[in-house]
Amino acid sequence: MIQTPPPCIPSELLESTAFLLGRMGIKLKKRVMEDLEAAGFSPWDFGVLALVADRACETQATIADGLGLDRSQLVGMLDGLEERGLIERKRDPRDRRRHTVTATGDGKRQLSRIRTIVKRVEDEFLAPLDAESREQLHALLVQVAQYHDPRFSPAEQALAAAV
Amino acid sequence: MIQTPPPCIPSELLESTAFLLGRMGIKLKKRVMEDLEAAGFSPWDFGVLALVADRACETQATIADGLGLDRSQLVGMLDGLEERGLIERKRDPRDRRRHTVTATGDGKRQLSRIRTIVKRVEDEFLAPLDAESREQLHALLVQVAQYHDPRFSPAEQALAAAV
DNA sequence: TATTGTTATACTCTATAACTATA
DNA sequence: TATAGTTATAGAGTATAACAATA
Repeated sequence: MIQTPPPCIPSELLESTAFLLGRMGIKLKKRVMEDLEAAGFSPWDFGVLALVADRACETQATIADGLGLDRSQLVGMLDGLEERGLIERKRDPRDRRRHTVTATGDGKRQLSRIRTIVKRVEDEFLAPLDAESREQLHALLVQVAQYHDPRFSPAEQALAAAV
Repeated sequence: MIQTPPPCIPSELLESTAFLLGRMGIKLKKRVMEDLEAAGFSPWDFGVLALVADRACETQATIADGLGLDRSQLVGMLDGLEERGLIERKRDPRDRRRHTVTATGDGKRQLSRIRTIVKRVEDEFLAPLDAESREQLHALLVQVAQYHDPRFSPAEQALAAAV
């Protein structure tokens, strides 16, 4: 057997924050999704349930826009959540084109299960960082997120700005 | 027209480092890929060229393992790079099953073009962070990456460990 | 028999456009 | 005419298994 160098990442990529951020983000998302799917959830259940449980009177358009996915994509996800009894779709009587989406009691319960799973995966993933480092990381990510996307600004702020 | 709340992300997701890291990582990767494709490169060209230019005598297996992709996936990418004259495949005379992959002169030149593009996108993406914050972010990501994956440890370390 | 590179296949995710019913 | 939701379709990306050449 002929020796080859051990597989490793070129130093150039290690020095690229872009490369690392992309890699780690995708890896973490993959882990979260694996654990959620193992528990019977689909990838977007967290986002949709969190959004619907958080705010009353969502329409499918605002949910899709809020999460940054296509309206046509959302349909299938809501179908799944509705079949499992986690959300309800009702026609908006004021505008019969619209569907008002709300979380059921069981939907809220399952959301809290999802929360636990995501938190656990996050803890495992960020294991090498102490509490202070984690807060640092979180704060940096929030800064970047808010810079690029107004949706990442807290709701109160957005509402205040709208007034 | 009936008012609906402005689209925004539920506070629960904003507070989740996992959610933010996943989102930002994917968004950044998407931007890098868009700019690379606009310049005529395919998504994995950066990783492959950086790996091949960095180290001599790579085989397809070590490239795939190093970048964490499947060997069958790598074939098409190398085909593309070879057609464009950026890499060369040669049979390893010591083990004729193996292909030794090297970067051509033009491959190295194009790699430096890619570097510039990635750096520019990264700068734009991390615009809200000052130099110190960027270093912090980078250091935190390195810590996490190395914790999960030995490939992210610098080559010298890996070689030293192998001795 | 095991390994390297290759090909073929299928499956998921996503992006796009068309369709309906309401406005 | 424009909008909300839906459906259908096509494409990229990825994962898996089978294959030929070589060890």
